[in-house]
Order: sequence, then C-alpha cells, then structure tokens
Amino acid sequence: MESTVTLAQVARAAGVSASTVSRILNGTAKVSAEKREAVERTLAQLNYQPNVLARSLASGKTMSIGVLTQDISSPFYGDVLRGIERGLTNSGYHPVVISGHWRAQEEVEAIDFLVSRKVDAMIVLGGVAPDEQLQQVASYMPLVALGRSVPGLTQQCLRLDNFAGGYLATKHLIDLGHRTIAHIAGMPTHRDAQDRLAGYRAALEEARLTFDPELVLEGDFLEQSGFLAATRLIDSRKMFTGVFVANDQMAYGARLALYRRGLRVPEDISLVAFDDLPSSTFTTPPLTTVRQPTFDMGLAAATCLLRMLRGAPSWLPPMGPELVVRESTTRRRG
Amino acid sequence: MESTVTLAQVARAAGVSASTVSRILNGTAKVSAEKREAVERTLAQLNYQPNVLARSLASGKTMSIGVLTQDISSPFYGDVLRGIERGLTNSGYHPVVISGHWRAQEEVEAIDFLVSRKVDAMIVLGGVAPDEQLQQVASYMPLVALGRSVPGLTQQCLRLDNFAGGYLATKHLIDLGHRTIAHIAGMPTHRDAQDRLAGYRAALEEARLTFDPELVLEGDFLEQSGFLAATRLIDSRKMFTGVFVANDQMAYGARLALYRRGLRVPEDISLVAFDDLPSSTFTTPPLTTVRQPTFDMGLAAATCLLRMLRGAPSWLPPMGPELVVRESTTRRRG
DNA sequence: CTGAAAGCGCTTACAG
DNA sequence: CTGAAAGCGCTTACAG
Repeated sequence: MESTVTLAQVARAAGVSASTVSRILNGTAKVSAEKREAVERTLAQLNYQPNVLARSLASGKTMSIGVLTQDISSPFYGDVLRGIERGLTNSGYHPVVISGHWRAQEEVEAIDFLVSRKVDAMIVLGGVAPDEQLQQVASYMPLVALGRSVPGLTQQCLRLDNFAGGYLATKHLIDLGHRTIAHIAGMPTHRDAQDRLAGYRAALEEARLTFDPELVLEGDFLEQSGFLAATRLIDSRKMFTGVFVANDQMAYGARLALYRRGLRVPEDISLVAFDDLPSSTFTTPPLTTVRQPTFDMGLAAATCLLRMLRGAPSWLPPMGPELVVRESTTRRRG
Repeated sequence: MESTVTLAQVARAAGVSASTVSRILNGTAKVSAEKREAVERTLAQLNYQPNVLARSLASGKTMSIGVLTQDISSPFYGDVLRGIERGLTNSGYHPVVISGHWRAQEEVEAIDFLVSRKVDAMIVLGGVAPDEQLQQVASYMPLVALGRSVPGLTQQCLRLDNFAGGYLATKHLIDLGHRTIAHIAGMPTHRDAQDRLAGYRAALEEARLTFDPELVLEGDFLEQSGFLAATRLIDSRKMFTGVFVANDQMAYGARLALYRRGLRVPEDISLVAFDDLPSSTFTTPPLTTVRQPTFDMGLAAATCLLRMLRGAPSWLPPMGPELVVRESTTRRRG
C-alpha cells in the first residue's frame, strides 16, 4: 500500500520535532546521537518515504535533469541517452526525457514543459529550438547542448566538426582510388547535413575531382530515404564507384538498394557513412563510417552539468570525428 | 528569465481572489464572464506559468506516467516507448522513464523512485521486478505490464505468446524443407527465451524431427552473442541448413558470422528470428522474423492506462505473434 | 458566483 | 543542538 507516512508522524513517534527529522534526513546539521538513533529507528520502522514533491517545493530543487531528445527510438540519441544515464548514476539526479521530433514548435513546448517541471538543469540534444530560448534557459539554470552550437554558450556546447567528418569520409574513398563519388545527403535544413556535404565537396576539390550535382541526392536521415536515394542513383545510370552517405541509418537503406540491384559492397561499390551506430559493427559487411562518440558525448554532458550544479565552471572535453575503417570500402578495381 | 509570477500575484493584479484564478485555470467552476476576461488578460500579460510542483502537491496528481524500461537504447523498447509517447499525446499526461537493466534490485529501486515521484500510473516493460511489488503498486494506481504476465493482474498484462512465436518460426523452416534446424536461444533466466525454445522443440517434435541439444546455443539477446553462437555452431561442423534465432539483434550477429565463414543467406542457410525490429526491413537480406507489434503494444498500454485513469475498467487488445516472411529464408536446396 | 482559510508535506531561517 | 513558525505555490471544501 502506498506509504502515506509523513515527516510529522515520524517526528511524533520519535518524540522530536519535524525539523530534527528533516535535518537527519538531509544531514543538514549536527544532531545528538541519541535523537538520531531514535529517529532512524522510527524511520525504518514506519518505512518512511519522503514526498519528493513537497521536498522540491520547499527546497526549490527537484534533483531532476531535463533532457530534450528528438526521437525516443532513435538509435543515435538512444546511445547518447545511455551515456547521460550513466553519467548521472549515483549523483542523486535523474533524467526526465521528452522528444521534440525536430519540430521547432514541439521543441519549444517541450522545453517549457521541462522548465515548468522545475528541472534543475537541462541537456538539449540537437534539434531546432531557437537559440534565444536556449540562451534564456541557460541564463537561469545549467544547460548543455549536444550536436549544436549556440552563440554565447560555446563552453556549454559539444558539437562534432561535421565538415571535418564529411571530409574524412570522402578523402578515405579518394585515397582508395575512387574518382566518381556519390553523396546521399541529409535535409538541407539540417546544419549537420550541410556541413557533411561541404566536407564532401572540399575533399573532392582538394583532389581536383569535379563536383557533379547529379551525384548528390537528398534523404532525411532514415533508412527508407537512403534506400530510395540509392535506387534512384543506380537507375540514373550515372557511373560511380563510391558513395558517402550522410549517416549510418541511410547507409543501411542504401546498402539494401545495392543488394537489390545486384551490386556488391565493397567489390562493386564502396560505402562510407557517418555516426557509427552500435549496430554498424554487425551489418553485412560491417560498415566503414565516421564515428561520433555518442555514449561519451552523453557522459560528458552529464558530467559537465554535475560540475555546473556544484558551481564549478562548465568544461566539455574536445571530441573529434574519427574514421572507422571496416569492410564496406575497398580499393577501386579496374 | 524564469517566470516567477505566482497565482497570488495574478489574482492581485486582476482584482480577484486566488481561488477564482485557480478555477479559471482549471475550468473547475463557473465564473462570471467579466472576471474571466480580466483574469485571462492578466494571465497573458504576466505570462503566468503554473508551478507544477505546487499544483501536484495540492491536488495529489502529477499528470505523469512512470515507465520502467530495461535499456534506454534498446531498439525493441525504443519502439514501445514511441508507442507510449504517441498514446499519451494530448492527454495531459507525460511519461517519466527510467531503466532497470534486467536487474531485480535496480528495478525495485526504479519503481520506488517512480512511486516517490508520485506518478499517477505506471507502465512496466519486461524485466524481473518481483510480482509482489507490481501487485502492490497496482493496488493503488493503474498499472499495465508489457511483456510479462503478473498473477492476479491478467487484465493489465500484455504478453505475446512466445511459445506460439517460436513454433511459427520453426514451422516455417520445416515447411521450407529444412530438417536440421539450429537454435540460438536467449538466457534461460528469461521467460521469453524459455518459451521460444519450447516452441522450437514443439515444432520439431510435431514434424518428428529429433531434437539435438548440440544444435542449441545460448546468447544474451545482443548482437555480439549471436555472432559468437553462430561462429561456434559453424565451427562445430555440425550440419544444419536453418537457424531460428531467438531475437533480431542476435540474428544480426549470426548473419555476420555466416558472412565471415562464406555461408550465404538464404542460399546456404535460412535464418528466421523474433521481434521484427524496425531495422530488420533493411538488413541484407531483409530478415524473416516473428513480428512483435512493439509500437502498437506501447500505444495500447498508454490507451489502457488512460481508460483506467478515467475510472473505466482495463482493456488490452489481443495481440498475437505473426510471421513476417522476407528474404532470409528459402526452400532447402539439394 | 466568489472569497477566506486550511491544507498538501516538506525545508529553513530564526530564536534560544 | 533543537523547536515553533513561516513559507514554498497551489487546490478545494466551506460559507455565503
């Protein structure tokens, strides 16, 4: 049955005041050993469970961290969340997560929701919530943003260099001798997508390979769109031997499209992607991709927030994109 | 800046009592049009944001639904969570999710945490928390369990028939002419794993195929374990032409192991699994698997809870496992 | 229809 | 060291 034992009841039973019980519970002040013992016994006996709501209302702290994610079932954010969860373990703080689905209005409301829930701090994962809102929230509570860089909050933002990542991926293909390299990009509204595309172009340029707009198709970062884009690409009869796909999920789709058309990976087409999702180790063949340290990013965000909550300055470790060469890319044949 | 406007301030500014403002906010009672107007104007003007904590403490309702999941980054539970999120949309209720990691102690604490947060209802996804605890929680708040069946709470539990699912998967292989069928099972401590294995055995028996313990290896429902199990199986030099893998994630690993050993799917080995994760449509080849309607299960759980919260009796739609035939299985050659 | 008052269950100056 | 009291910001009988 729900514990409905209150502090006052414990106090009465133990023959002390509520203040004393509260102090013992919170370790707030010295209390004589005898009282402490009596109270602790009563606490256990009555199986007292503090009412978190009342405590929060009175203290002004909820011991919860708001987390704005975009899609609760996304493998990418899922791994970040796991890192956050880990980073918060044993800190006394708990995450409260809500999804924004990359829709500005939804994100604004989600953030308002977290604020109204009086979270003590906030972590924002990607998304398109207005910078102003984040700046404002950051003005009265610790905030860390992952996957975006908010002007004026650079110390609290962790965003991989997506340009460098796109460059790395493309350069890898070029180094393997590929000369006609297609790109399946993300939505142009997506900063990450733009940057990866720019990195792709920079690598081509550096190698004096001409940029062919017809070799660049657009997806939406989900598997299906990668499948469609690759299918269109193949059916266009344009020649290409390598593809840089803007994220792993689309690469999964693209890989299936190639399979459907009887093109082998990597023998016929080399495939390199971006993210390094946990499952990319197990695709057939294992995917060459630019790694984002998702778990570590989540962990770092949590750790940073905890520091800030203690009053220390924010500090986020530098993290860069890293190419993980597996088996979906190989030297160009013939 | 954080809205620190209180109800009392709004009341004063509008020239009414706090009670009246509260009533207007909650639509609790009739209020004269003029007062309502004045109050509403003030509300907007001051950009009043109710303090959820105070409201909850006073009303005894938090408008939050506790969700105990097992792994925040699991693709399986992720999809269930998405369904829950969807089902709760526009209901005024919000999910608060916490992970138990299939560890009894952790789950017990997680449930206690949710209770102490005064959630209005609870959804439990799988796990090994003691039946007694769930029964107790269910005695004072609406509770729905997915993936487990708690004695005495059958109306509030939704659990697919895993035996039937295991049978279906194996039967499919048998119908395709396979006679030596291996099984990569889940942990024996896992009820689902046991049932799927039992279904496998039942199908073999029905077809008068002898059960060979050496053809059954054990994994832990993660990719890596599927890879290891399949590798061991192949290297054991036992003959087999079909494999029933107890879940999709292990099947991904197994599929890679076969690839590594130069065995083709489905030409050399047919592979059937269990779950139908979103990504199983995009594996190479697309995976034949027993579908669990994860999203719909989450949706149904949320809907059921909402009904119960309204005082209506619990009701969960019947859901059965369903074989989704894709391209990882084929008729036995030779 | 509307207000004053009590109460939700804690925490935290304030005295002593 | 410890208690009485005020206060956190709402909601909700209780009167009128």
